Amino acid sequence: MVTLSEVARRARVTAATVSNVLRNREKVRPETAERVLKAIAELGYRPNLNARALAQGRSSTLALMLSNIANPFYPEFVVAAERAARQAGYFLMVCNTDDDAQIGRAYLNQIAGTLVDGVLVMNTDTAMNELCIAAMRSAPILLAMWEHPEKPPALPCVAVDFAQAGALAAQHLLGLGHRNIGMLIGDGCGGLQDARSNGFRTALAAGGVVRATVEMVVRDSIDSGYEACMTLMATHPGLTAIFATNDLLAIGAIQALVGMGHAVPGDVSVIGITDIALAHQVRPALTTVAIQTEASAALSIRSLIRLIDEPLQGPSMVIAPAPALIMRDSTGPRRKRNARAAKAGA
Amino acid sequence: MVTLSEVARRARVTAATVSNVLRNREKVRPETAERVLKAIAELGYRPNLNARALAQGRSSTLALMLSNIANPFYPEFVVAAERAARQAGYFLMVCNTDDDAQIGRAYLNQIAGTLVDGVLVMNTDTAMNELCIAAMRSAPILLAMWEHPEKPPALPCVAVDFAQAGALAAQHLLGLGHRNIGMLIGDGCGGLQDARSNGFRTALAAGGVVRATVEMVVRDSIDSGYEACMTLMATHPGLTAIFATNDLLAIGAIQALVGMGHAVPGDVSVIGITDIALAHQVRPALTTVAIQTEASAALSIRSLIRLIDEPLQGPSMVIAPAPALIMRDSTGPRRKRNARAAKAGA
DNA sequence: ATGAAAGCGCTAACAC
DNA sequence: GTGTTAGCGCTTTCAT
Repeated sequence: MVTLSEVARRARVTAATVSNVLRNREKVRPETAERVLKAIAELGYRPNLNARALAQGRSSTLALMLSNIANPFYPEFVVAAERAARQAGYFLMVCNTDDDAQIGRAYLNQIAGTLVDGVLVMNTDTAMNELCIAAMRSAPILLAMWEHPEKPPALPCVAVDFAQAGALAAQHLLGLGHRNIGMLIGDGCGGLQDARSNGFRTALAAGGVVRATVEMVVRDSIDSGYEACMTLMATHPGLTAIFATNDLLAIGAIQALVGMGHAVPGDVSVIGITDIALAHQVRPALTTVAIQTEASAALSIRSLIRLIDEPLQGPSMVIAPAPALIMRDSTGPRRKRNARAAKAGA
Repeated sequence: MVTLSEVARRARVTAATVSNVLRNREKVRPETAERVLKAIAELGYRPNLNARALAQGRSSTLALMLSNIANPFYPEFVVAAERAARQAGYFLMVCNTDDDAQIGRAYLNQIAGTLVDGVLVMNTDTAMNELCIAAMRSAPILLAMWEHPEKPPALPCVAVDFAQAGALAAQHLLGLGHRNIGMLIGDGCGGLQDARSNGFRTALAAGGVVRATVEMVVRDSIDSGYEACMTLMATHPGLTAIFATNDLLAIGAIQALVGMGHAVPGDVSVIGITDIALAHQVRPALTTVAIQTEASAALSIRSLIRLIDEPLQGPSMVIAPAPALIMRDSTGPRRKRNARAAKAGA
């Protein structure tokens, strides 16, 4: 490995000068700089980032902790986060906890403040939250995609107004005439997605529908959305619409409905939340409430970096861009014959 | 930040002893060790991984470079790779190059040998290949998911027998009686997926079918699979089966077929390669050739670590577990009426 | 079994 | 402008 001092020797300067050339190009005479640059090129020198990190006390690396990158939502977030990090001069280390708190804990203990300058954490449950608070001593931690803007956590966070997302979904369904609605509530990876379902319920009530016909809590996946929807339709055949707290569930629901011979949206409408890429790739394309994943990821990274640059005690919350309804092909007006069926089923 | 020497002072020993406690627990007297452990706990000491990396000359971190983690295949690979790395005592840093050679280059230059002890690279095109070879000077590089076992690259690699995968797909379709077959060939993220298509063609010929009725090269995504399949069916209405070099294309093809009113597999069979999670989640569930992603990822990580432990000059190739046909619901026997249509279309 | 000391490769004051 | 000098926090001989 070629070191700074080897470069220095060859350029007939001292290590400090080489270091200066590498950063504040101001304080070194052009000719000298050129000599140094030449030596660097000839030797194929590349700075040792570990040494630099040690000397500077900062590694220019960020960590992103998430529960399971196999969930299609995360990769989309990761892409945007990595891009934002890179543009700000940081590396991004993605830590997959495999839904295992022990692993999350191990990562946090090991890397916070030593390998990385800050950590972005997604989907914290209460246990994870404690760990994060403890880890704050070592390095800035920021919660991304916080689901409860109305109750800020004890840590800095970027919140998404999921209640609003739920409300938009409800208003859309109500506007289409649906009154007999089933809900699929995901358990996320850090607790129930209840901000979304609460927002939905509230808007439903505001629209004159006392409550959803039926609610079901399920694991966050296409498969469980499928299973759950089968159950829902078996027990409540009159449903004319299904709201799922996330797109995976909604996609599973569509498949179940189609599989059972129901037309979507002819017989039953389906709406989700998130707008993952898959949402526009399935047929019928999924109507959903987009939560601006990319913007949120970039905002989270920027906020974390700000936190690193100017440490700030205590919590602070920034709200991500508002959710927006994306109308596609899985929702449509309630049909007459379903109206009757709905009565029967309710 | 609590340092080693603070711990040492409190435990009334020297830094070396603390360090010894932290690794070779052998050479330190139990009572001393206990005192040290106590001090560590009381102070909440956590080793600075950068300092350790600098002193040891190794960071216990691996990098995984991939072109675009938004492609659903990668997250599945990443999960397995991260798990294998963690179990071997390594961190995994996922580097998303965003399909941009410049970014790949920058990553390689910056991290190889300084931040990470080794790099796993996926989907190298020739340009990337050159970069990797150059980077080998700094740290071991290993190509994962190499598509051409018959021509080993100039770097160590873990190869997957994709030709065999293509052959399995061909044999399956032939066995079902299909003779009028369309091919969708993905352009991957580092060149055509031609090992797969060649394997398919060869097996087709061996089965007495001179060649596929029609071939199309397309970008690697559900959307382009959809578009391409529309075109294919418009120009060759007699096709009774479609082979896609990867599952995304196959899934898009199914959607197109269903959208056009063809039954799958009743009228047209569809088969892919890879067996991503989505393959069993779509309807009809996709018949595909599984390439043992998890095993391959774990094998790649282990091989890379071996390369780090005992550096080895020159290329070396290890073959991942063989592909296997996964029969699901998107393929079925050729139907009579299609046989006629096939004649017409051929 | 423990301590002393050197050094990993780089940065950052401060002199000159 | 450039050199000198100290570290950053840890590991690792080598003495003791």
